[in-house]
Amino acid sequence: MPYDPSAFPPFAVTVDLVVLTVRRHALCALAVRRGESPFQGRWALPGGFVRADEDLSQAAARELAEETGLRAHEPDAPAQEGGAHLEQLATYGDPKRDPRMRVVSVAHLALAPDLPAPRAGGDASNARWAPVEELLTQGGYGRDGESVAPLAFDHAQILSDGVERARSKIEYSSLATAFCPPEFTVGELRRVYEAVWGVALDPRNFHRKVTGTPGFLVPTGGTTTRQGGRPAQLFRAGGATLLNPPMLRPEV
Amino acid sequence: MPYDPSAFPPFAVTVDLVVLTVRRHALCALAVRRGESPFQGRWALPGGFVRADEDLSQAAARELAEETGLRAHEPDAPAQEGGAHLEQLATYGDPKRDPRMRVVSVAHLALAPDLPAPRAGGDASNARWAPVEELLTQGGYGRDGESVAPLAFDHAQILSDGVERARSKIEYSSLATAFCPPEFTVGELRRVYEAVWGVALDPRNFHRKVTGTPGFLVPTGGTTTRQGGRPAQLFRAGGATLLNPPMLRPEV
DNA sequence: GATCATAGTCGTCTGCCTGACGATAAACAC
DNA sequence: GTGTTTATCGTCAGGCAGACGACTATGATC
Repeated sequence: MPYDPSAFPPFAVTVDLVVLTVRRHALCALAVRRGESPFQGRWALPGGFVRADEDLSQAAARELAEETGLRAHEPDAPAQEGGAHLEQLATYGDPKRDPRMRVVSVAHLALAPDLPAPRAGGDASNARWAPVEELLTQGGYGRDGESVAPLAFDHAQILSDGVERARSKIEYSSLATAFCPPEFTVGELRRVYEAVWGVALDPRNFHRKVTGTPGFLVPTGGTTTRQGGRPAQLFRAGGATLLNPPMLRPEV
Repeated sequence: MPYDPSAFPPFAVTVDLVVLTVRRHALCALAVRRGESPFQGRWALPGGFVRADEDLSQAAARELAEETGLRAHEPDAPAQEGGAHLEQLATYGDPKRDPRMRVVSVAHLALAPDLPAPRAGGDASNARWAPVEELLTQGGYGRDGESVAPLAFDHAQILSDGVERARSKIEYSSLATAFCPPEFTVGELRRVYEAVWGVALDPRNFHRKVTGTPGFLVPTGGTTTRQGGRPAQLFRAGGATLLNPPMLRPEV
């Protein structure tokens, strides 16, 4: 393999982002509307070129900040206030994935708490949170009657991979707290699991599991009734990032 | 994000391979000696440029075949005869990871049964199977007195990530069978786990676990005494790719 | 203010799985 | 044959998860 600088084909390298959040009890992803050809007018994942002096994770963090205003955390740290979890997902490099030129995209996965509103360079109409189920359903119409064409490029595949990563990773890590505000209740955390997995969990067994795992949750002392009902204890994410034994995803 | 073809910096894209196998009860990786600067004479992971018309997985499979003669399997299929498991690992793109130019490397992980001998374009002296522990130990000397400089580039990091992926993935998948020949005994499979994890497992509990998991192992009817002792049943890998509940890695 | 609906929290019980480990079986080396 | 090695079956206790009962503390409704 001679390393002749004139002997390698040039590639464009981009980062694409799967930004997930939980809104109204549904797992949602950030989508932006393409302003130009190809796939003009279609929804796509946010992303952009990696700059010449930039690491891949830096580029992903920059794109995330541009699209959402969120700051990214280190991959292994538990979610802290106001930031999002960010990790590399996978790389997509089919020669035909972009009809114009050879583009290799390093997809990243970001998990964020529910945010007020998306922003795409200040233009709100070109960015939205959409339920992943809707984005992954080819054709048809969304809740608000908007036509739902398949995502541009291979972004449906990327989104699907990102969702699957999130679904499996909350089993054995404390990553689900990345979807929660800095302080949250056990019930709110349970609703995150329910939204991401699309199943109903037993509140009593879930409570026993998460409060019984050392280092997972630390009580802040406060309580809240923002979900109605009896006041619930508030917790922050503890230092533990790995859940052992894992939280079991119910069978289908 | 305007897609102006003149507005993106050009990258070189390579694939690097973490090829793992189990030899003499130790987890080993394939290393090749670099013939040119930088890092001339140092050991590195096999790899090479992605060609202009080639998918990433195709490039990885091609490099794997060139270095080992192994054919790659589909990522989700269980290991069949004579081939290796191949999956994408992660992508490394630090601007300074190659001192000459901007190179983004899409690392892949390959798991192979024990092979007769490595071949690097027919030149055996420039390729070897080395225990991963040895390759990841900076400085010092290997078993045969050979000096062990750290791997070239960021390949120590890549190898470390690949080993960790393999260690965790055999917990919840049938991937360990990729290290075995087409037909193998329970004891041989157990020795794979022991080598990859670096721990001793109870033969009786291991036997109960793997034979009790439906679809994991299917008996071929034959037996062998190639490990000495009482004849052992021969198995092939069953259709199940996921182990549920997982095989638990003992605490340290 | 009594009643109801909603959530949260604590327990109990049963079954499954794992780790620890005893016992037996079937080959080979001497 | 005796000893060694490896394979395989069984037993038992502890831990954890699923199913579910019971009680608590709020706000909403009449």
